[in-house]
Amino acid sequence: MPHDSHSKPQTGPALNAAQARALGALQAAGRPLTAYEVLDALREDQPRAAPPTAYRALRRLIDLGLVHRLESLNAYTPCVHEHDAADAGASQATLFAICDDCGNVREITDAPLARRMRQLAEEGAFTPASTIIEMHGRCGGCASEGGA
Amino acid sequence: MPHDSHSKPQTGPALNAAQARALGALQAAGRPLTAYEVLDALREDQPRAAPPTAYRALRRLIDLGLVHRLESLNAYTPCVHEHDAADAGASQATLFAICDDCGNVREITDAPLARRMRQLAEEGAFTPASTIIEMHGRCGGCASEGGA
DNA sequence: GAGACGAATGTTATATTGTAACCGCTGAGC
DNA sequence: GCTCAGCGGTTACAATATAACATTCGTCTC
Repeated sequence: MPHDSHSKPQTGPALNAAQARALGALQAAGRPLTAYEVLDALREDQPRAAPPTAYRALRRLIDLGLVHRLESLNAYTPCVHEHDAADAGASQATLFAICDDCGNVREITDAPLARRMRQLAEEGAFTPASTIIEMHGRCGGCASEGGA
Repeated sequence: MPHDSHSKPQTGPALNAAQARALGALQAAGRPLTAYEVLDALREDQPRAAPPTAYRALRRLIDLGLVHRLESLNAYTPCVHEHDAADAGASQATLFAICDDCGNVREITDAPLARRMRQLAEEGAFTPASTIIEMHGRCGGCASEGGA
């Protein structure tokens, strides 16, 4: 069974088997996954899959705006907002709040923040293509639990 | 020669030979250096130096607030502002504008940006410990040169 | 339908980045 | 002098990522 072309038409752009599997794994995990964790998920379908298969699927998902890469973790997380990847630099500024205790990641988009970033870029004659904002710290849940 | 305590008294805290050499290499480079490029610089003094020597020196310099790590490049750049590392999460928000054409990096600190980040964290009951803001794109110089 | 061609994917191998764990020196305190 | 703690050196390896080549598949042409 090489591939079935009628599997997931509703998502929008067609994803191949590896891409769909990778996205599913990321959505199911509830936490960021490394490329090699995604690879492990792909191997449930294709036991011989190798790293480039995972990296190519992830790149495609990122290009489609369905997944983000967290640079400070070398990990990947599904995007909870719908937006075009083409917007990444200009109008979007997505902030990730990463709890170093529980690993939870919150994705936040904020217009005033994006506006200020654009303004700073403009003042510096800089044309942004993509922006990374990652905050590490402690989420509310972990702060109230482990007071120490 | 374990360490000479009279090498650079004006910088503040004492740096050992490897740390001073690493910082010098970063300042001289004019662009971010990878850990292994810093290691090459260290080897001019200590030809047998191994990766942990470079990583330890870099970590120390980061802890002292003298160097930043650029997560999106896996590279390191000297800090042009004087500030305590302890501030990193709370009052400081340092933005790096990275030109993908020429590799130049500009370090920008901006109070309104930092304020908005703090506010967003607070609204989400999140306690930030450190924040990464990296903008990729094209600097003014490169935009005016290579119009294409 | 056979063959040529290009795009996508599979596969192998290796490059790059980073760290665990142990060793040995040096210097402080006794 | 002896012990011990801490730092830095060293070895070995783990984790992350990509280059380069082989194969497959679909499509176009004739």
